[in-house]
Amino acid sequence: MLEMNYLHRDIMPELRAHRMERSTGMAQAVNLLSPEQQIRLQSIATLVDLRRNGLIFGEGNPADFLYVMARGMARISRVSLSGRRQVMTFKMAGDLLGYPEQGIYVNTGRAVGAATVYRIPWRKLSVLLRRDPEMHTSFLTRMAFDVRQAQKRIMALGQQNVAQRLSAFLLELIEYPDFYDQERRQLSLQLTRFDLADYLGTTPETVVRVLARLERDGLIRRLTARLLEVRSADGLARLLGERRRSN
Amino acid sequence: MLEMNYLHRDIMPELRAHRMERSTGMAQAVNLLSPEQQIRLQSIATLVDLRRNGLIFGEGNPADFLYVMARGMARISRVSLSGRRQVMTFKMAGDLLGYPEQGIYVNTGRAVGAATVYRIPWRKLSVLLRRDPEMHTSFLTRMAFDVRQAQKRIMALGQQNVAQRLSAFLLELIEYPDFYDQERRQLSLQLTRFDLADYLGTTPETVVRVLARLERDGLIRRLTARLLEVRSADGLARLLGERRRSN
DNA sequence: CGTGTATTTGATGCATATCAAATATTGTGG
DNA sequence: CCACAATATTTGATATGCATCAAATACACG
Repeated sequence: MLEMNYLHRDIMPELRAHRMERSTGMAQAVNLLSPEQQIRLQSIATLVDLRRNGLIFGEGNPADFLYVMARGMARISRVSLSGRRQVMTFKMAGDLLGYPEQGIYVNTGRAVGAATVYRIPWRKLSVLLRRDPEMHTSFLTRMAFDVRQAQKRIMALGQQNVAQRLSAFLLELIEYPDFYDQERRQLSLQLTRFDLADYLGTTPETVVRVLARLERDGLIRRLTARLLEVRSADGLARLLGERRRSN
Repeated sequence: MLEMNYLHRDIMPELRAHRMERSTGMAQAVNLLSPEQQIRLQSIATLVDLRRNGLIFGEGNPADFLYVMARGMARISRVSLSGRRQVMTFKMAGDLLGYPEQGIYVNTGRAVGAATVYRIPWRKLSVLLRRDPEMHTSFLTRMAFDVRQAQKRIMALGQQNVAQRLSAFLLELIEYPDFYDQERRQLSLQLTRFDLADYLGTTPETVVRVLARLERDGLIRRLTARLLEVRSADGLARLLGERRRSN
């Protein structure tokens, strides 16, 4: 029970039930560019193939290119003051990556497994944008989408325990047919435990232990370290409504 | 020591020293609109005065207006599945607030203390944007700024302990002359312990205990609950480089 | 000036970071 | 393609940080 605290916290108890978010959202990363726009973008782009862990762009380097994910998955990360890596997000096919801050990349982008990206020179892109207000708007929409994505991460990191964050992430991943075989209910994780830990704001050991717990509870099964069987998506979803701590 | 883990984590040891971020950034929320643009915005805006805790816009309601902070501070928050409030960010003079998602506000905005906002009808705004590509670009830039802001929160919530997060926040706040008297080194917090807790992803009790610890260590002094003396900004900054746990 | 609210302090136990070490897996050079 | 070295994953032990429950005190506002 949350007693009287809602007064200070913008929570109207009668409304709380309606606040259920319908989806975890990553899969909504619909491609916001029209086919025609995509073709125009591709006409000024270079295709780049990447191996596992291949560098797409590096924190601190001049941001001469914008990238569009063509195939595979990319990891966007940043290193903190204390020297630890935080994974901001993972980018999938259709996503934009490599936003500059004052001409410099603020994050590092790497391919998680083998991947392909479109590399687009900013010089050419800005010409294109100036001529095409519709594309311009698409980019604004895209940016807005990224803000919402980031806000979801803030919610998760601010309120959920590791099991909840991991469950939510698994639920997002199974929306991608590229990684999830709906038939066999098998989720192919390209990610290492380190990737997961750095994304979820925890340690690899804790990720392992949480996976072990989810397996004990019959929600998943670890076929190999990088291949999971999702036995109960509902069970994973149920976790999300629970409180951070049992007590 | 971080031993060999950097291989998996995009950390080049020789580079780590250069990765020091120079600032916590909130103060960089420069007004990205030119004076002329501001005037044009104001011509279609209504001034709205708000009392402490006054509602600016509410999660789930139709997003008919965009707002610009004129005076004071606003709290942008969202309620999670589990019924807890997360404060996404605080908005200061010049900041935009009230982005819609498919025509609906996804967050709640409230005045922290007394405040004033410009209320701008989307209908009029979109006409203006269509006619003014430069303004359009300003909004894109603004959006990009918000993404970076959010990413900083992700870094903080993912890696820092509560003392570090609180210290970082205090360091941001003292960049605002509105709230910080540089002479007397006095920071006037309009925020309650609940606000702080929900922003930092912790509980009011823990906020209190952390403040007590910072005071014991001579970094701050609590003159009243909402008035702090910042005795050593350097000391607060030093905290940020430490590890999450002492061990 | 009193009542509701906010802040503070205390006690307790859970979640998880950290250190250590064993085992499994992967990538690479021959 | 194999063997071996490097790396990743898993498990265990331990202690710290913090959420939670409880209650006392301080504060603010009508």
